[in-house]
Amino acid sequence: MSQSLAKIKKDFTQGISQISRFWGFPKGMGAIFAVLYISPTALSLDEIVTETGLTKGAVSTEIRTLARMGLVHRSTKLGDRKDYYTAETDFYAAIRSILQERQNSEFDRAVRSVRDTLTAMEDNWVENEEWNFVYARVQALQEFFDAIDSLSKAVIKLESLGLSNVTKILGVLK
Amino acid sequence: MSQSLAKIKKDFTQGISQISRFWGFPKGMGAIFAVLYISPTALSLDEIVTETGLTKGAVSTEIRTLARMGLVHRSTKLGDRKDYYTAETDFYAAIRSILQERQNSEFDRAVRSVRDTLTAMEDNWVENEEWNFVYARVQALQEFFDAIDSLSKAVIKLESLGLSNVTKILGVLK
DNA sequence: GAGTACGTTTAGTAATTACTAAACGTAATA
DNA sequence: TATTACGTTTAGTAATTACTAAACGTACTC
Repeated sequence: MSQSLAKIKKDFTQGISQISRFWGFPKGMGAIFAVLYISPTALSLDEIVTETGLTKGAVSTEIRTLARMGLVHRSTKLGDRKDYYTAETDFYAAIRSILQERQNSEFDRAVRSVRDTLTAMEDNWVENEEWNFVYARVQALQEFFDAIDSLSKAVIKLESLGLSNVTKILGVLK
Repeated sequence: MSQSLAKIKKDFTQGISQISRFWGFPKGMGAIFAVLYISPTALSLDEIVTETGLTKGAVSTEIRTLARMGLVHRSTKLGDRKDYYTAETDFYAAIRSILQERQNSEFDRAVRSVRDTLTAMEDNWVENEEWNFVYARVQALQEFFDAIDSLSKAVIKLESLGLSNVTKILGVLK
């Protein structure tokens, strides 16, 4: 009944693709991860191509971002010039890796622009009601971003704590 | 120097738009929120239109999703048939609201599909190595999703705890 | 050093998403 | 009942993003 295993794999892959899209990633990326995740062996780029139905080019570029996120790992076999890929199975590690990735890049730049707004106002201060109001609001927002920032840094630092433990702890706080 | 306040508002709005896009929301949505956030008074739909440069239609639809997320609030004035909008300033409340929103919808459906994969395998069991392997992997993924689920439920339950406190607590765990 | 087996880049296309313009519905006002 | 002042819906367009097909580069093999 290997036929129905094929169907199960296909359904699973579709499900992960949906989840991928939900989180704002291309669905092809989800498909690639899914295929690797349920494969007992490391797969070559061409094997991924046939499993997902995407082209080499697409797999090549998307798998690079998956690797950068720490969701897949590239390896090689001696005397074989193909690259082989496996899925990361420690999702907690993957989350940390993604957070680290986001630490730099776009988001940081955008957050910095809020801080810039604040210093621009300070450097150019006008004492009136609206000015004060806007300043206070922007400042509150910046504090919120700072909190997010330290939260994600804290999560990054947690080496071995499983997500379920974090859940329990938050549960106790209620 | 009200002219430079206008510039500051514009820069701030642009920054928030970027952040909005980063999180996978339309940048117009970010602009609408930003304009409301730094406005001392509640704004009507048409005022938002002139401030953001979007059309009525766009503001109408996007503000509805902002309201559903709890990021803005709609209000009315007696003897005035306009709707007025204000920004939510308690971001922690907004986060809870967004999590609650996501609890239903797409993501849940996708996660359910993983669970379906598991039961499909159980109902149709074949005893061989690959089958066992795939089952174990899918099961691990499902446990991860369950953990995420209880984490978000736990966060939703925390009524009054500020985000910065959560940060501190996670810091201690290290 | 010609042929082959790869991964990558690029230029173009398909699909999706964000938005506009304008018609529409509704309720208050005259 | 006609007019006005609103918010919503809809049908189409612009912009963005995901992807394909094919050329390309590189390095290994004979």
